[in-house]
Amino acid sequence: LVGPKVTLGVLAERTGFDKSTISRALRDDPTLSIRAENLALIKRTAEALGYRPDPAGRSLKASRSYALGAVVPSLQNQIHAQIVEGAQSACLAAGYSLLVVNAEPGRPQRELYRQLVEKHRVEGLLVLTLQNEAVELPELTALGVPVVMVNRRSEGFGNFVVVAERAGGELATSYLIDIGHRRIAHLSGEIGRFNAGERFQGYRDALEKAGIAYDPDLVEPAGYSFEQGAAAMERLLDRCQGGFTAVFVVTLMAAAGAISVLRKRGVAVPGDVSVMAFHDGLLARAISPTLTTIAYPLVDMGEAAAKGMIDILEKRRTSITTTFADGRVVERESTAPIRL
Amino acid sequence: LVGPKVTLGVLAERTGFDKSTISRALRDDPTLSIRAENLALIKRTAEALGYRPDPAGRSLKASRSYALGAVVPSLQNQIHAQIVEGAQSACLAAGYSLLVVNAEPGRPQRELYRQLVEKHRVEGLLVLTLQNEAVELPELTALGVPVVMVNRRSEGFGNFVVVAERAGGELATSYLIDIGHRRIAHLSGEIGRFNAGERFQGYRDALEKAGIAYDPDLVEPAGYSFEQGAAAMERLLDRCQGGFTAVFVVTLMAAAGAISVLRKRGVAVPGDVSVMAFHDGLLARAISPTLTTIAYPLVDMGEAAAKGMIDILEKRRTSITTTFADGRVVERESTAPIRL
DNA sequence: CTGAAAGCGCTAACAT
DNA sequence: ATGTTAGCGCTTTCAG
Repeated sequence: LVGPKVTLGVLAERTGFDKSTISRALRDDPTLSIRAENLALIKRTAEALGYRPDPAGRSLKASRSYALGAVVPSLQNQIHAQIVEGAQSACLAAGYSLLVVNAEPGRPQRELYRQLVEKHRVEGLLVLTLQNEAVELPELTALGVPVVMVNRRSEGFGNFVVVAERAGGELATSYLIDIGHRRIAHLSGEIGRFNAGERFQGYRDALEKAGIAYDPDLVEPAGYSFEQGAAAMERLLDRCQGGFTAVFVVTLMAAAGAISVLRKRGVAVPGDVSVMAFHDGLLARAISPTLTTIAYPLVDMGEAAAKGMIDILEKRRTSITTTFADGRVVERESTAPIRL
Repeated sequence: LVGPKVTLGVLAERTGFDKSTISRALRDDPTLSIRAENLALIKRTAEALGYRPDPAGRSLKASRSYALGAVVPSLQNQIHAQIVEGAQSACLAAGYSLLVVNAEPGRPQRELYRQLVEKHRVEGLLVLTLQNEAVELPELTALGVPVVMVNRRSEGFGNFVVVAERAGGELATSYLIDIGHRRIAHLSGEIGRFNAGERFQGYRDALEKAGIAYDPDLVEPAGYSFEQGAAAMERLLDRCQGGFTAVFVVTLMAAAGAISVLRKRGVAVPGDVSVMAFHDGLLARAISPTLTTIAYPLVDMGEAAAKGMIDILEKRRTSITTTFADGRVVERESTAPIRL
């Protein structure tokens, strides 16, 4: 826009130093010892001319792309949207870019990942999907780049960033217990899946600590989606309407589905049944009654995952196993103390 | 993983041709005339060795980054999530990458865009935010890269991909009229904004065509968010409860807010008031009653925007002014024929 | 019909 | 305390 491109070469002309000197000076390369005044001069003129290192040059030299890939099931899920948001900003801040691919479950995903790695040369994969999906972990790791699972864990796989799922499940259930509930149902995901299984365990932990007997009849396998939450609530009501005063639902979306069924069937929320969901998003405030949820810092989680991956790529660490423990209850309208 | 990197150099060794010949052969460069058999040989061995051109080399040579930037107000908004989804996949398919930055309104955005352009070297900006936000158009265009507005228009700005907002507003309102409504309210956005203004005009168009007098009392300025939709509905009810049997709300989120207030105030939806929203997303099925909406192909819109930008960068066109006209009503539970 | 050479902007090893 | 050189992988004149 203003003139010719500002490269190390033009800085060299202007200052009289060599390209390589400039390069090392601007990066504070310790292998360079330079007079403070000259260092200052170089930095000053770089600043003045608006020098920006060209990522292409650096990439070529280093044989690196400085790009990460993220594999996400629909961005329309606000939980994932928050995680991606965090990952994006961490990447940009670190001078990386993030390529996001949507992997609708059931679709052929193999090719997407191969493209990401082989064509776009991403150096690492952030995986927010997987397990019982259309790609398996071995296939992914076979692509030859580090993989970090986000909001997921897999048997024997060493890189992950997750929240304290089990503690969160316990927190949710304990909250319901604390406000007087005793007959607490749980709409779960597939128990074999990490998130679902842990949340379910937390539910049981809380019951046990409170001395409440676990009743399998009150647990209904649902799933993570709106429709699955709705269908599961139908089944639960058919089986034991009136048998519970509160329900802990495995996801925000499923909770929305459950609430829609409760209302349809004339069950007041929270009058007859309190509803608690895991994870927080805009959706929680967009349904009525607004949803009480367990909130974890999802944006931070995305950031941590991206930073961790970058640390791995830059050899500052060899693995990442971060668990966010700071879940908290966000009280909204869908829960209330039990009626006496 | 398997061996040394497959570059043009190794293909040259293997085939006996020169790097440059290989390069041209693989790109079907018309300046190369080569025997069909040799061409085939080259392509075959490239395939066999799994050759992938390294984007870094190409970038450096061409002084191009093959990266686009997108400026988005929160990905948690499903409307934007869909658009970004489409843009992402179009970019990947074309060998570009897409860097997404979140621009929460009111935050200092200048620096984000500068970073995108100067540090990450994006070659074009897809803008989904703007106007009355923390950055103005002239500032953006001053960055020296092409800008395409998506789901927005700005006075006198030539690049945009939008939907037929006005026709959509008319469609929404006509639908309500067709099922018998006469007193139809409208929760609008700020009329000065493109989307809001057009949708409002569409509302008036439909009334006029049906011979229904426009009543300013039935139009309440809201905004695009849940909270603004809720607040506006409060005001509308305070002013003229019972004075309308249907309402067309400017966004999905605002409609969710409006519905929450209607229910809170004991107004049945759709029994007493039918609710129609503009744009469709998962949220429409996650609230109860499920929302009738005007659906436009938002993912396609994102794709079109990215493709258009790429066409501009590659000189296949000089501007893009695409309007998606194919809106349709998605009937759900929030609307019903007027009661007799 | 094909090859040789140069250069994009950057960094690293090796000289002074 | 600084300069020289070479090369990352690709494309593009310009020569044969």
